[in-house]
Amino acid sequence: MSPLQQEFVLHFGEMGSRWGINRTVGQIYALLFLSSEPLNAEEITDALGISRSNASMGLKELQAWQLVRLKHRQGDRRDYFTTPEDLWEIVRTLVAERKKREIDPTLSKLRELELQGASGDSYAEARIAELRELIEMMTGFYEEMEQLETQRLVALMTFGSRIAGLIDKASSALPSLSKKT
Amino acid sequence: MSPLQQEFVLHFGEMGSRWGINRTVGQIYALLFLSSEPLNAEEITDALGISRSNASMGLKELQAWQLVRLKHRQGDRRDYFTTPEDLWEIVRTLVAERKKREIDPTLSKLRELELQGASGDSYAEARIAELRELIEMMTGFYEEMEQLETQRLVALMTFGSRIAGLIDKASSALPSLSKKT
DNA sequence: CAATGGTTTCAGGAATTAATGAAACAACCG
DNA sequence: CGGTTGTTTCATTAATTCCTGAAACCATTG
Repeated sequence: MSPLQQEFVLHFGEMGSRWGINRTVGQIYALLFLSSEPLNAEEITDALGISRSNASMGLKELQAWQLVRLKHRQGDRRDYFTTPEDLWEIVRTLVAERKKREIDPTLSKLRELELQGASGDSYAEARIAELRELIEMMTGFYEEMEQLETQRLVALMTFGSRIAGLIDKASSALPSLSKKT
Repeated sequence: MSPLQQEFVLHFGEMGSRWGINRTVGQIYALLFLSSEPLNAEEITDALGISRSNASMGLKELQAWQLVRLKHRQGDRRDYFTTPEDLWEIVRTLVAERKKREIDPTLSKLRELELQGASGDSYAEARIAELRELIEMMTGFYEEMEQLETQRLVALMTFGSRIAGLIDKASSALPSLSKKT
């Protein structure tokens, strides 16, 4: 590994714990991310100085996250791994997976709690309902954004807060969203 | 604790590890979230069946996250804790803190790596630059959204993907964003 | 200033999570 | 087949993170 790769890989390893993955998984991902060519498990093992089985586990987890892609070479039956070329695809995957792991279970739980009906604690009930509504609003918005082509997403982001003006104009027609409500 | 609170608290405890906090911190937060009145450390300790020092640590961490708020009662020098009433404020804090912990350090590292100059690995250099640009675009967008009043944010979210049309129209004037590029 | 009520720190133990090497497994090929 | 090459599983060990009780600390007040 070049010093550049080295430093990047170590950084991802350290950040791993904050991102909810372990050091090895972070390092494997970083290594693949910077490799122009797909790598096989042995190459990863050697580059990172980790055990073969640890690499295997890490790759399995990255596959569960859908963050790596499997390739095969002609006349070589080893698995080769890469990350998608397109960074936007990576972002989409990351966001989708984190939502699935960090938000969806809680949304289900909140709905379940609401279905259980009166508890005698109306403050708690109200707070739970409010939280559920907020999460629904945000996930609903996310699901719509997810559908947009990358190009439009980029346009939207580049547009920044000028978007507010657009919305103001467009929604002034809809009384439900106007200031007075 | 009512059964409702109990279940909510346990859920937050379990989710804690996925959210990058520990079980106790998740439980304390959940408890405060559902309490109409501020609670002091002892009440928390009792409700959750944890040690006094564990509660103290947890509260300290929640304060570092800016997720709890300190209150005082007349003639009582104990600290009382609450979560903000306004859920949007909570969301803003959460997003800001996660960005600070999970993204900013990496953005700095990427910039640092780029400054180090030629490494002989032009693929890696290109990928790092591309990643840095993407993160800058997203954090730039975030910083603009952060400035919007809640009301406008809600309008934007409610507007959903109809936003794409608005952007298309508005940006068709800017050649740099139009399809042809 | 000593007693009280409260909070924080810290070292050690408990629990959880990560990494390893060995063994089992699987697919291919001569 | 049986040997070769590659992958996965699993029990064990290592490392990390969490939690506790005891002690230190700090501010207030009688």
